[in-house]
Amino acid sequence: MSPEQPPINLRKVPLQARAAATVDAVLEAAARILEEIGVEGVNTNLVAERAGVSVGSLYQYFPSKESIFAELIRRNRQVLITDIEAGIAETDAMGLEPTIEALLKAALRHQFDRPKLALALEYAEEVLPMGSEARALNTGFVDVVTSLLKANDIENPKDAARDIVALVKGIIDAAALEGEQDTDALLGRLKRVVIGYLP
Amino acid sequence: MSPEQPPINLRKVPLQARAAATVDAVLEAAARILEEIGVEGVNTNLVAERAGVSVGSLYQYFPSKESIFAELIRRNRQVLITDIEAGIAETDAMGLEPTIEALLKAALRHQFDRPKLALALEYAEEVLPMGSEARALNTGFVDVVTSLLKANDIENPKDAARDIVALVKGIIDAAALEGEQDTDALLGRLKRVVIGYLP
Amino acid sequence: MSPEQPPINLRKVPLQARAAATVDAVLEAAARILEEIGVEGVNTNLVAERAGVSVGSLYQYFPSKESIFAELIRRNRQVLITDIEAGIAETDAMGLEPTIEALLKAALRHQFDRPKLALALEYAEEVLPMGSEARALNTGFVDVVTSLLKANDIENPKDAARDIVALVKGIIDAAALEGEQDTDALLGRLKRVVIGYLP
Amino acid sequence: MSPEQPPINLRKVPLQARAAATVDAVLEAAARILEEIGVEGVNTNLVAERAGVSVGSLYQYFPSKESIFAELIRRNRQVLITDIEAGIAETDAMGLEPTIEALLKAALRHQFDRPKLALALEYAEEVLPMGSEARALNTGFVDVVTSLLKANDIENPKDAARDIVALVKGIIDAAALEGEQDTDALLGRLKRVVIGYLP
DNA sequence: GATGAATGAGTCTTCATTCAT
DNA sequence: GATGAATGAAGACTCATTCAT
Repeated sequence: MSPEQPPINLRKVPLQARAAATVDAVLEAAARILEEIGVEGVNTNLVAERAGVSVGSLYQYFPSKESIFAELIRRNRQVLITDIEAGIAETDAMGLEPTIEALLKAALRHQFDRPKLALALEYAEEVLPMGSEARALNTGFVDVVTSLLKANDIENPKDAARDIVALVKGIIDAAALEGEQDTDALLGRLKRVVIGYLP
Repeated sequence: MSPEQPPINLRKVPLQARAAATVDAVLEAAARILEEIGVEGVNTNLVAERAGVSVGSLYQYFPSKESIFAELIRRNRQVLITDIEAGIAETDAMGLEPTIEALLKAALRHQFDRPKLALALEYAEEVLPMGSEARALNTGFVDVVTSLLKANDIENPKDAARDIVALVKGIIDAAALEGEQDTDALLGRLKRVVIGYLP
Repeated sequence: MSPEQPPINLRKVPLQARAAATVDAVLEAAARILEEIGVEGVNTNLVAERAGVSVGSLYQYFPSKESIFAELIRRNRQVLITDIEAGIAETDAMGLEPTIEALLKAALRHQFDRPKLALALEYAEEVLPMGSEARALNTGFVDVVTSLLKANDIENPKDAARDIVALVKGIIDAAALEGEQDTDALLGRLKRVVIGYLP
Repeated sequence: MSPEQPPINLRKVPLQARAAATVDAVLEAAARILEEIGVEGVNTNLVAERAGVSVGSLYQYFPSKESIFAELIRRNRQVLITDIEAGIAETDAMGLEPTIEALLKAALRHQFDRPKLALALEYAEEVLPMGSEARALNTGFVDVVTSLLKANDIENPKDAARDIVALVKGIIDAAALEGEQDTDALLGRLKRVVIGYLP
């Protein structure tokens, strides 16, 4: 999952520092608009303006509006995936429960870092007509859990993984939406459901 | 919850049969587009065309594009709520578990009737800036569960209800999205998680 | 000017009492909207609704939206013309000044009766593409003054009449627009200008 | 009155020459349509087409149809105001009559330059719901006359100014509408009325 | 490379008018 | 005759994308 595929959504790999700065500025601007107004509020002109960049420059690096969302989603996911993989590595030999806890912690960190952005990106993923890449990444997350379950001889690991990812996402999203602050309590409840789900 | 509130989203209450037919045609057309293309694909001209109706007629009953979504959500929710209330009534004296099962069955029926529509409407709800009414109904669903839990002396019923609603929604959505067909197995898993969540 | 030409703008001469009532209701509704919202706010559906009549009925008597304005203007003008002619008749033998005073009084009465309506109708006349009839009536007003001036041996009576009508209208409109209440003072000033204009 | 206020009606200040050309083209196109068809005939698509520009470009600089009118009025008024101020300055020490004559000449020049446009803009001003700026300029014109009268110890200068502005406008408009060509004669009559109005 | 002006297809919405009941 | 549902042309405005400078 992690090896360096060239980012196929970017028009060109930003070689120079200035170019990378432009790309970052665009993405950050888009992220902020996503948080403030939502998916409907994102338009390339506004993004460019907020990024302090001309539309022309924006299109130098992003071939389409969708590609901005795609890259945002990709980077966002990458952070989570890396975090999760680190968690799994650390708890490797400690059995299922600690690993699950590490996983849940990573998910919580991720969602509560920029909750509105996380949510908006989820909607973006669903609503926007995006290429196969994004979906691939999405599945990839379930895959991590699947192999974890397999390694622990859980039966029907695929469905179980899908269920678990879905329910964790559901609970965290709902909690974030309502502004829940106590992530420790939330973690406790999540652990209970997930452990309870497994036989 | 169920008595005849006037449909505040409609511009005028359709008096004649022809008018009611127009309203229904518009809603069904919108639903189909939602299923086929998604929220972004819905535009008033297309809806009118598919409904076999002129744009003018559409706007005679729906003051805005959003109001179409709102009414769709309204009706969709009404069906679910009614179904759920019936399930609760039927299992009234039978304890928590049968009631939960009835509830889950209703939710499954609802989601698997027109899965794509159900999902699309959920996104629509989130993305669209809709009035308080829709939200009220939304909360109302959590409320039903909350009082159910309260009646069974579950502690912290509000958070628990929110979690349960969220996780059930999450699992069902994910399953529906991937085309899972075996709703009995799904129901089994759902029962296990929900019962497991409660002490 | 006054003999009973059939009102060529009306689709049919309202023979029955009910028909006349409908016509009146439509005109009054249009007048009120004109006062409240202005020319841009008048639309046939709204007029019909306010008149307590169906659009269909409205079109039974008025072949077009413009015809409503036309009839409104025509009736409004008729009142003024009648009033003016009465004033001229009364002051017939008394010389120019009393006649002018009578004329000015009529104009003031007319404008201050329903000032917003009077103004709105003036704009309507200008802005809307109306037939020759309305213009004819318009000119007719200048004609009355022209013959008055001619009868009093004023030289260049046509230009003078046009100037006088224009300046009186200008002053009264401006005063009405600013909500001037003291019509006596206004009359005094008007008399001074008009008399001053004549040699 | 005259220093460089930023043109608050424009969406953005045209930076490049091309942009300024677009703005001018749009305004000139709107002016011509106003002359040919009138206020009702102005629609953004037509304006853009006649300006040889895309609708998008039009909206790049004008946030709304109304803003086109507003800017047209603005510029039109600016010319008149400047002309009037020059006239007042030139006749400063020469007493009331020459100043009035200068004022009237400016008004005539202004109205007879593009008579239909001048008239159409007046209607536009009345019919359109425009911001305070336009009104301010409008009042400003009466103000110039007011202070002129005050400086010459005319009593009740405010009402007098309003009357004079109104009557001059009325006469000039009517004359222009009927295609009067002899502006010298018109000037003569105007002088007579205005001087006659003052004690 | 960068800029930002320009483009125009695409959307929402209104409203004068017609017509089936 | 009356009703009000239906029509659809027309008009305001947006925004992804291109291209001259």
